[in-house]
Amino acid sequence: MSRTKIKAILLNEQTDYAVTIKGWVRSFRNNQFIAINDGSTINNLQVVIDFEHTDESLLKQITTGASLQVDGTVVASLGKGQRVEVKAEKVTLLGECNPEEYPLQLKNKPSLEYLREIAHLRFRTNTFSAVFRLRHSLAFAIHKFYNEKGFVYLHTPVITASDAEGAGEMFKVTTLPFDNPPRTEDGQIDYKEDFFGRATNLTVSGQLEGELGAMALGEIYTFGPTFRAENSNTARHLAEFWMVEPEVAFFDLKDNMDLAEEFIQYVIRYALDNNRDDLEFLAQRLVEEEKSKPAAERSEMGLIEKLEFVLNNKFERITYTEAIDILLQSKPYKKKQFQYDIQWGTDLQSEHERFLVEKHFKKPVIVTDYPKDIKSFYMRLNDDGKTVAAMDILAPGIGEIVGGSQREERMDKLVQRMEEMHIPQEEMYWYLDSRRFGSAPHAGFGLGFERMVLFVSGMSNIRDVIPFPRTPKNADF
RNA sequence: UCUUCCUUAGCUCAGUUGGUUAGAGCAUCUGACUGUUAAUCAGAGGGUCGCUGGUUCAAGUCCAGCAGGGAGAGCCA
Repeated sequence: MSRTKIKAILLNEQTDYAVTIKGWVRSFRNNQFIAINDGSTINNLQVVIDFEHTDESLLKQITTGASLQVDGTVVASLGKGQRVEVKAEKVTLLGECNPEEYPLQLKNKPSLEYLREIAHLRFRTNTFSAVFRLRHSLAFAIHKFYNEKGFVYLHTPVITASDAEGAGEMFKVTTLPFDNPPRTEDGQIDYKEDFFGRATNLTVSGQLEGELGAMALGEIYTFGPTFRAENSNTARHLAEFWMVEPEVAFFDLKDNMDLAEEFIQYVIRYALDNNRDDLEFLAQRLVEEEKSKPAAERSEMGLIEKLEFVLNNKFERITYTEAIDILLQSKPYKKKQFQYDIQWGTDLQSEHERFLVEKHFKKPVIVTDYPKDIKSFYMRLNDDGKTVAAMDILAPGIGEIVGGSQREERMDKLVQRMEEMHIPQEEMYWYLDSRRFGSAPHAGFGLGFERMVLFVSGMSNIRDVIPFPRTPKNADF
């Protein structure tokens, strides 16, 4: 008989039918009740065995973590706590799990930090199985959203020779020997001898290539791994992360904001509609976690309430200049509670963003039109000559979740900015060609996928929403 | 990279002003029980107190350095 998934059994209204299930033991109680989980849902299925007619050596091997096949009948449960259970006719051990050596004893309430050290096994916990089912749904919803809108999913390169965006330190890609690389006459490493005949790196963004696609396909998005070699040790940075980057021809900044807002709301709606059990579990986990925090730091809303609030309220939209004004008139500023000064022309600090998002507006905030000197060369210069058509979306508890802009489509203005910011134009001829030949207004943004998963899952460390996190001094598994 | 806190049993944590043989809960093992829900009950084993050095009659406890981790910051998504 083919395998039936536990999710299907729990959803099925009927009883008294034969099934074969396969899964892993979560708990074995009273020598006769096996809580078994197969990953199809966060909920376990109770299997009841007749221990008096079961081989004693098999009983001893039904331990937490062991893998089993159970052939039996789905019946209405005789006990309380579950609607149905499986009365086992035959239990087959597929893989034993020695309890003296198994590092994941669930009854020990292992900490997230400990589970991170055994990341190869942490999928077997409720928390991480919920997070990764949710992560899948969010990824799927992203493709669904853009597909429904007619966007083309464009695969931009992972290996790139360009570091022109200046988005951060890059990982070098080379096949040259470290101990004795070929040298040029003046002693520099001779990258002409390297695999690609030039210095190459892992990508920090697919945006520039994405723009080229948008200038013919109209609307594209990328969704792929991105690498930053920054020595960032925070709960919201990874050296390897996934980024979603839509790029749309003929869009201006407002169109861009509308797209980003609709996109985020769509994806959250999809998760609420399709991952209810997982979200309810994660919401409960968050409640437990917050009990250990001082009352002042606890969030006012539960996880699901927070997500529904984001769906039911428009994001606040303010310009950078308005943000500065709000901050200058804020209580913490007047009471000198901010560590950093507030001044038009400098970037908003974390404490300022948090005030705007978590205290002042209490919802996601889109900040637009930043001073040109604190933003990238490709952002479109506004008519005031001082600001650019940039937009950042700030989410409560996460900070910047989206960064984007309308791109500078005017050749002369773009070249001028590149000169001011010392961007080498010869290497970027292909990018400039998009402005030289049939240039068009366009806009796009980048969304940090793991930050999105953080926001929706209510987890607090980005290392807990990616299967195998890569961070400074950590590339295990 | 900076600031700050932490590191004691497999896990989560106590350990007083430095003072006999370093404790608890859970897990594990042995046994009992058998409609349990993190099953329960009884018993047992389990420690180089992160590492290195120093102060002291005496260091888990005090000091220094190093390593790892958490929180916050910078950089950003």
